Amino acid sequence: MTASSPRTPPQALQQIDTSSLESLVGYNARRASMFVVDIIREHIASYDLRIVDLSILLLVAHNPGITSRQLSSVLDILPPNLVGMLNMIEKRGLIERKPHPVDGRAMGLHATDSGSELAAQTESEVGQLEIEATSHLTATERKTLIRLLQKIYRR
Amino acid sequence: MTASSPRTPPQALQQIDTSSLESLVGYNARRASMFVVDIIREHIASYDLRIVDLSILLLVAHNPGITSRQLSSVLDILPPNLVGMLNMIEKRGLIERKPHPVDGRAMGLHATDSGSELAAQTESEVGQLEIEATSHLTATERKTLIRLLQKIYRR
DNA sequence: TATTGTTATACTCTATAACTATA
DNA sequence: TATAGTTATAGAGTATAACAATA
Repeated sequence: MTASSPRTPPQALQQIDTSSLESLVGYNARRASMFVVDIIREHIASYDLRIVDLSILLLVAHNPGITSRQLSSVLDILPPNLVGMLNMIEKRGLIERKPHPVDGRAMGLHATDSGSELAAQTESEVGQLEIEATSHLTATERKTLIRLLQKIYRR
Repeated sequence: MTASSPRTPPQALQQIDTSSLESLVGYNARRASMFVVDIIREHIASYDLRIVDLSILLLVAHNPGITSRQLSSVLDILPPNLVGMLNMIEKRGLIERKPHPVDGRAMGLHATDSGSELAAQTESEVGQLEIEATSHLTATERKTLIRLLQKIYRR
């Protein structure tokens, strides 16, 4: 329903009652995720990476040999839509496809040295950005928040 | 990066290390919002409403006379993309555009009786669905969660 | 017979430019 | 000169169908 940052121009808007939305977990979680993710999106754009690219890069770096099918499942991206992304990331020399050791249909994905380096750097920077973006929270609150969020979607 | 429910088919996937994503507030907030919102999306599809349509309907019902520009700002939807949505909702007889009392350029949006009725019903049902979708949380935890999320995005 | 990866393609969502009527 | 609402259109993201190769 919504999107990124530099969108709606300023205006004098009087009080709008948004309580019917703000009482919902789904709405608040979405707003909060957008707030944080937009900051990260803007930062990693300097590496010519999108959120989805970074997610793929991190998962491949931490899971050498992961298959396209597994990425598809974890990130909830349809296999056909993953192909172009992987091609691009491979063409940039960040990952490479190697034959899967036991399954002849599958390809194992591996980060290159360059890809591992970029993954480590961005992971660190993103972690720092997250702390700053959630600076209104104490470390304890941040841990509590993540725990409660995971109680919702982890089954 | 992701989307709705009936997406990726099942598979036997061994252990994937997702800790680099699961330590991030943005990632967890996104996953949790998707978990809850997808349930709501599926339910309100029976009223032929999308999440964005319901958001508009609720805001109009609770803010008689709200302008398109204000909706655009609150929901972070670009004005051109709002036009078609409002046309559709108006065509269904749920809202109507009336001349703005003081600003000749603007139109005030008002829920019809039918629209108010649908807003009240869906708001109630969505509230119940949210409770069920977050049933792993106590009422206190749910309140805490919303408070922490709002500390992030409210400025 | 089912699954992995892929191509082609349709569909939906989001963004930009430009116009009008009014402030 | 700026803003509200609108049109037209471009671009990005997400979806389905179908195929070859392998399990």
